[in-house]
Amino acid sequence: MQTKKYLITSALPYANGPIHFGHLVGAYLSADVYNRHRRLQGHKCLFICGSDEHGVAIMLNAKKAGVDYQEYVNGWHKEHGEVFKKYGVDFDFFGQTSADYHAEETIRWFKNLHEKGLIGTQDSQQLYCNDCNNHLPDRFVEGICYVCDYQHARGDECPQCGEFIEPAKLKEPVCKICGSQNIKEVSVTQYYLLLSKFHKEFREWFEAKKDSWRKTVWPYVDSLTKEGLHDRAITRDLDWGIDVPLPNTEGKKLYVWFDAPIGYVSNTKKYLEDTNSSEHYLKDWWQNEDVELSHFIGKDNIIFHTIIFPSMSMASGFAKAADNVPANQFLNLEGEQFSKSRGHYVDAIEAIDEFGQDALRYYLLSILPETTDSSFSWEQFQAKVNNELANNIGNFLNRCLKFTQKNWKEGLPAEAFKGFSTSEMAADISEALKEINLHLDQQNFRKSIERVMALGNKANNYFSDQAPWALIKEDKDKAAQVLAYSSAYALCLGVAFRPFLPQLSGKILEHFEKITSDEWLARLYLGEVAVLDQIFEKGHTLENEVKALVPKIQDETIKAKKEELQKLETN
RNA sequence: CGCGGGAUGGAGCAGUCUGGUAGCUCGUCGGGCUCAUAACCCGAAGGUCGUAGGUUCGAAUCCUGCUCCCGCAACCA
Repeated sequence: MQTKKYLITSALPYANGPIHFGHLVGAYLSADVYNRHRRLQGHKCLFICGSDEHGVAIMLNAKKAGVDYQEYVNGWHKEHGEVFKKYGVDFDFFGQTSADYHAEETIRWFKNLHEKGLIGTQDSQQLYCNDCNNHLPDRFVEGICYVCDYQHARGDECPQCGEFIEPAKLKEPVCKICGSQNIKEVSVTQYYLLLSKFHKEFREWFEAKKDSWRKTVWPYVDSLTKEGLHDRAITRDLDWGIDVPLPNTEGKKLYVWFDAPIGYVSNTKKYLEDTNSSEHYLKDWWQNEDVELSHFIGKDNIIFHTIIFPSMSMASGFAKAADNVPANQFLNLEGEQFSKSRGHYVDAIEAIDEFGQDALRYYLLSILPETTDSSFSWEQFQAKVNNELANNIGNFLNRCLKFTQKNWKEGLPAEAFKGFSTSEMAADISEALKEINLHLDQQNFRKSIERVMALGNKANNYFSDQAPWALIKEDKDKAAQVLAYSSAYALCLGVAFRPFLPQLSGKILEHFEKITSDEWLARLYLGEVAVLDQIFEKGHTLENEVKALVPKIQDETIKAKKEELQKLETN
């Protein structure tokens, strides 16, 4: 198999609050599965992420918390890192955009684009609060809508009539930062990314993606960019962020969305340096046309990852533009949007400490909002984990392994495994593994995990049909064969689960650890069932104690979770 | 007429591109089994595919109108 390179990024989490299931499902779990999958196929991968640590929202909350900006973002960076670790999201590198190495890289991009004439200045009127001395971004101003007279129209959009608001025209504007009405309009000069000059090049690249991108992504971006690209302001008057690297720009910082995606690149550089790699972050990765680049994001980030960052990349020549942007839709909680402020959320750390990685990864992956919004529900979580993971997969492994251990303490003889690798059943497993590979290659995660579960179902059926508990009374050799075949099946399941549920997979493969090698497992993953002959050449003995692999979730536990959620909401 | 996505048995989804009398997981009901985590296996009932119309021998699938839900670029994924 030809070895390729894959550069995989997950949206940089904003260092301004807890990570919840919606984030995990949107940009992290699927990326992690894809990364594991490509590595298992033998490819070279880099899985890059980091905290996004600039922007007004962070400044406000840091002030509210009474800590300095750096301390504030460091806190969230640390917590987010822990969440990812617990969920098994295994980045190669998880950096920070407040770090020097990142500022350095961002400045290179800015200067390059500036020299090429793709960054220019433009004057605009902006609101300024005289009391808290802040330039007010649109969303930080509220007032009376000049179209429908709604009292609480935001500076960007009126929630009542849907009109896109020009903030300077709002009647009786109020500063949402300090509540003051002492607001004046000032003229400010900002630097703009002149995307309008880049329309032709952008469309040439974009139109080639029509058939390969998700239908929730391509048509949307198409409708936004058909007519032309909008120039975007990329500087702000703030005291937190990366300084604009030009003379006479005191007090101006680069806009958070300009520097954030560059974080993928700067973090790659930092990672390669830290690991003393001989590879160059641009030549070997970001500029390398043989590298497949995928940005895993939620749908809210589509514009930045499909329009602005690819344009910046192509225009600067520092990076290739994305090959795919498998944006997910949103995940709701019990049918409604997650909202920390309304108490409608679930603490991701508490949840995983209570239910474990396998259960949560399985459920979240199975409801991945690939084509449409989906919803996390505690009852469905319990049902899916118990019925599909515990009763189906977990129980098959348990009954098969326990029965073997009880009746063949000395191990299953080599003869019992004879013929399996050429059996119809093995052909079926091989086909399933190949299909799983294909779905994952195409980043269809739900389909792929469904295929794994179907495989588990078949294993259970085989075991029941053969009824070895009856067979053993009449023909122990025949029963040995059934158990040998079932064991081989169990091993294949362990392999199939590797990218999805690394913990469960590890627990299964542990029972075969003495007779398998990484190379054989890798070949098996690709559907080469012939290696089973080598693996079971000398039969198989279960040495470790067999324990239930997937614990079931009790009704009372779910009831408690639902009550907990309701309590949070009423508070 | 701002834009994109969605609406399929009790629940959650697939099928829509490439039209041919609807599929999966769960739930429900009936039966079987006992190796196993009161797990497993078999069978049945239940939908005409948001709505109104059109094209066609034939539409969930193509076309048109309408309704409802989600999201929409500088806080929240």
